[in-house]
Amino acid sequence: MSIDVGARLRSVRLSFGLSQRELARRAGVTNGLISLIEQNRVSPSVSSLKKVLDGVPMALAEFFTLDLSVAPQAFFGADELVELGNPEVSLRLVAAQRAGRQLTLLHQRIAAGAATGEDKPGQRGEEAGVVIRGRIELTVGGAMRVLGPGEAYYFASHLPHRFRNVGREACEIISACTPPTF
Amino acid sequence: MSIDVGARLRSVRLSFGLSQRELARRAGVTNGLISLIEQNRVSPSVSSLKKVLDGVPMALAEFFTLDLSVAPQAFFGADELVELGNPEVSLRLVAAQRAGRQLTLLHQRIAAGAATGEDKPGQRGEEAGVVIRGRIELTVGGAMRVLGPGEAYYFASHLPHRFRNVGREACEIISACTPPTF
DNA sequence: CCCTCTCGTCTAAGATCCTAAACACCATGA
DNA sequence: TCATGGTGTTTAGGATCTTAGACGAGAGGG
Repeated sequence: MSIDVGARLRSVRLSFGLSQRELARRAGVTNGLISLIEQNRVSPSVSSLKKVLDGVPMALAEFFTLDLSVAPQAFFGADELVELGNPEVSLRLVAAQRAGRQLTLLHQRIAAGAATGEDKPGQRGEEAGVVIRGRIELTVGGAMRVLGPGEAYYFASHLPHRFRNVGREACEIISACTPPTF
Repeated sequence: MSIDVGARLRSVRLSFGLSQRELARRAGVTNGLISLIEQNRVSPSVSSLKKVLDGVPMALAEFFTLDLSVAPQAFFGADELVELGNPEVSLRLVAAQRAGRQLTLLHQRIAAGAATGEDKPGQRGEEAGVVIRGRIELTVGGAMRVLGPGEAYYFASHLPHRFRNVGREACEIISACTPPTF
């Protein structure tokens, strides 16, 4: 075939965050058919492929136009994040190689006692994050607070800000900023 | 279905001037299948539709992108040609409204005694035509000749040229030029 | 007239698609 | 530990696609 309808369909389905059963329900077909198509075990009829794509929804022309080689990667394993920081303050970037990225998502790990330096000012974007492990002392403008797991922050990047791990264990944070600075 | 694969395929096949059997031979399928698909009696599998389109050839994406509602009109009644000239020198254009047209086909009618003015120079295309009725005196560069029914001409548009009807009846010519100037 | 060629259509039989249901696996939670 | 609910996969059988071949219609040519 060389078209690889299966890979295309799987790619489309995952990019919409659907399970085989959920897509099948929306499309009015069975989950087994989705599975068989994605494995290229069958070549679907145009009518059933159309039914499936209607569940997304996506037009047939768009489906066949998809360029899988440059299809945006939707999922990243832990080891696929790109390390930008140092052993003390680790910054691991999601979708680093993606062109035209609109935001930056980081998995940060700040060792006990470590701190980030004052960021250069002049950035106009915004920054936000959620602490997932440990505790972090965050200073934004004149305010300071210690955040623990489940707590979060959100501020304009131009404000002076500083992270400092005052606890005894490493602190992990998932943070996002826009526009992308990396 | 609302996609009408059958009409699309028939349209594509005819636009390539192929019979069902000829297309089937090129595609490696049977003529019966082409017939059934074109009648929408079956919805072909993607793999067999791809085989069929490979015989044209045309990509699946292009096939589904075809907009039948604006499908290029293939036939034009005499009253569907668009009049561009004047009563003395009538220029009736074929497929006037077609976007992206690559050439211009005209049905010209030049009244007895009438003549076309010297065309503006600087055109790089070519021009050709066949006289179907009456007689026309055509001057191209330094050469001149009178053409009657069945006779034809072909010259580069940048050469100075002039048509003059020296007979007593109107002269009709079918002419083409490229690139389109109208 | 027949003969031959090509056209698109139709039909029975074989190949493939599609469904319904079961399966194995992995989480989460009682 | 067992139950529950999620995932993707597999399989038998019915539905559909596809083929091979026959059919009828129309267009020349002898």
